[in-house]
Amino acid sequence: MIKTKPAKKPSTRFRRETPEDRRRQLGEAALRCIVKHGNAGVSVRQISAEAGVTQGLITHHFGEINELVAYAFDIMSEGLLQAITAAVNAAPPSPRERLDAFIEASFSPMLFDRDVLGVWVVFWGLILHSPRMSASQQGEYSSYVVTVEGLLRDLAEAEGFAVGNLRLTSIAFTALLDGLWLAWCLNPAAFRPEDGILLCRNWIEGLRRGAYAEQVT
Amino acid sequence: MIKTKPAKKPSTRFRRETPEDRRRQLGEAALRCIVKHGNAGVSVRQISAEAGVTQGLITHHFGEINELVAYAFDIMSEGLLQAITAAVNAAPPSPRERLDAFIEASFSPMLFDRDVLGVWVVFWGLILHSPRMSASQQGEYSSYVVTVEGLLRDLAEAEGFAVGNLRLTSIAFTALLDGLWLAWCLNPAAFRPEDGILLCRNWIEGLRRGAYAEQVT
DNA sequence: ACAGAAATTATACGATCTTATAATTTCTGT
DNA sequence: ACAGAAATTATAAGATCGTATAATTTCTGT
Repeated sequence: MIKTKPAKKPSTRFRRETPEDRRRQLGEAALRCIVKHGNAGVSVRQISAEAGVTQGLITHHFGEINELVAYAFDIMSEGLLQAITAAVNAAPPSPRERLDAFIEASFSPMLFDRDVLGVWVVFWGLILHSPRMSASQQGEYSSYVVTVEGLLRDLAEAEGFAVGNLRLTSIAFTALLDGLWLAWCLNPAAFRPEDGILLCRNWIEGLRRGAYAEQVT
Repeated sequence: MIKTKPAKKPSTRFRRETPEDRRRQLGEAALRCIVKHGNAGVSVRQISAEAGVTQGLITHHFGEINELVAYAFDIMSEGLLQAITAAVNAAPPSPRERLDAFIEASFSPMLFDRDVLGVWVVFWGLILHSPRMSASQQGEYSSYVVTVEGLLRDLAEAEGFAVGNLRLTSIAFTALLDGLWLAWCLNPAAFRPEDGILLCRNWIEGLRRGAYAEQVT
């Protein structure tokens, strides 16, 4: 018998991983499945196939699939916020330039991406019907808004303009970013990412001119 | 034999409806299912049960379920845009008051509602993966932005301030509205609907102060 | 009154889903 | 070297899914 294919026969049938590593592998496989198939990608069979393991492994490490999805959400949130803060910290230390780095990072292909929105839309759908997911979301949103608050506060102090309610104003700026992201992903022909940057700078200009100075609360 | 229950025995086993009526009934049943169960509600069995008919009717009237969902999307979009324009037209004719009516309608319980967002999130997920749904979405978004353009143009003319690119500016205002809607539905404790109205008025104030006057494109 | 068109039901098939259980394999510690 | 703990596979059971097909019912037109 001739070995036509010198196939690399694995000496072992599967590799044993630490729970921590395996959980992360499964979480990332889940994200890839969601990118490819949207809500339909949230499935024990598809995710385990994507990760190259059998279905039982998901049950073993996460109990039920919802826990895996929630874990994937945490991975994703953490990664994005980290990417943004890295971009901000890589910028020159002036408030002006840090905020600008924040805006440009938000519209960079890494974040301003249909696939990324696709994942978030699936998460939003789950958040609206799952207290477990909702709890994670509240935490992530809160820290995101706090980040924006810091950037806007520093700019206001450096340039000497007034902001009535910093928290509400930060929520508005965050909403503008998310809304533009959503609109562009659903209607890529409506405007270009650089137009989005421009519109954010216009918003900041409104802030400079005192449009947000009077806020009773 | 005694009739303990004088049950109303229907003389007919089912009622025959015009295709148009039945399609609408099925579309509205689909929306109720999506409100209740999110993505999981998009199912031939659940929707037909909600509508009180058998599964075959959906196949008969829509062919495949995706067509039903797309139809439900059209119903929903049309209804919301119509509700908003009705509110605008009911307001006094001054540009100031018409725009204000638009904003207040956007934050009224009819639109600023978790259930409504839940339906949209499901649609967004489908839009991102279905050309058929995407086409409907592009049309709806476009007419929505055109509506905003009209309101902002009238205000700019009445008050005499400059807007560099009316279309981009309208996209930004639309994004702000959608972003606040999304943020509040996912984090109802973060702010109140009236705060959202306030933030929109601040945005308009920035517009008045010329923050959007200089837009190269 | 009644024939025929179309709406609706009834039923079935194959695919995919989640989860549970038991058997197997890997790897670590001694 | 080897025993045992834990990771992983293997397998199966029961729901639910979408859609196709044929039979039945309703209602309209003449």
